[in-house]
Amino acid sequence: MTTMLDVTDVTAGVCCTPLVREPLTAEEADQLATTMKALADPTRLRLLSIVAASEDSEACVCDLIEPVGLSQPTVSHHLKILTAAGFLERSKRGTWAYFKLVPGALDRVSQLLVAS
Amino acid sequence: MTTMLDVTDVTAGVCCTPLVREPLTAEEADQLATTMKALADPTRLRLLSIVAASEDSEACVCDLIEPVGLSQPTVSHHLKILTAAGFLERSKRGTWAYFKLVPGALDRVSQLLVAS
DNA sequence: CCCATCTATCGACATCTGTCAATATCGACT
DNA sequence: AGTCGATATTGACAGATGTCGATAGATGGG
Repeated sequence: MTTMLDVTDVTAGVCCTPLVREPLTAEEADQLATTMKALADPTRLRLLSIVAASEDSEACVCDLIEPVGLSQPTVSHHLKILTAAGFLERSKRGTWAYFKLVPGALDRVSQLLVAS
Repeated sequence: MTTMLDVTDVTAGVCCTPLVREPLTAEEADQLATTMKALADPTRLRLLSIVAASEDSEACVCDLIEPVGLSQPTVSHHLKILTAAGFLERSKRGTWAYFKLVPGALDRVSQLLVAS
């Protein structure tokens, strides 16, 4: 099993047999599972939703710590996982780190799950 | 954190603020994360895809063991998780247990992730 | 009734994961 | 250079997870 951090970016896009079309190979399943794991944590889902609801779909780390109520290192950790998975992109402005939704990343995952 | 088995069925449908519309509450995030966890394992994804690709979207446990290459108890364990999460439904015919896709379950999750 | 077969549960174990405190790093401003 | 504030990394630890072997339960056939 792959560990949480060596994630293949969802935008790589290779992993894209729609789940219900035909049996996934072990490799496709590993890849998709790693992407899904990034979404399978309540804190990360909240972070994503907060970022998404923010001005310009972007938020500073300092604005994310209080809403989720966890320590700064923990928040930083989750943001790293979401970034590695291709759901967020990081940009630094001054001392601050801003995280922004990667357009289409969630939609791409969404499409893999759909039946049609 | 909730454990893997006391899953609120995805068909319960309460948990349904689209992820990017507004910040999820802690409860909504927990619920959605639990659902996503069921999908965040390569074996379970393969099981779903195999069932989906089978005749009538249904397969017997005995037909699932060999394709995924794991022990029978392990396969049984994963099927239980997928069933508890509302993605599969179980029916017993004779000695055999058949698992079938719950129509719309994956689509419902898919919609939660979509941007629009 | 006993047996063979299919499936589920239990117990154990290695590994992964989420969390924090402590610390390092980086950037801006005196 | 020195300091301060924001963020990332490290190390440690409790708890969750995936896996298996052994075993229990159920079902149908002699």
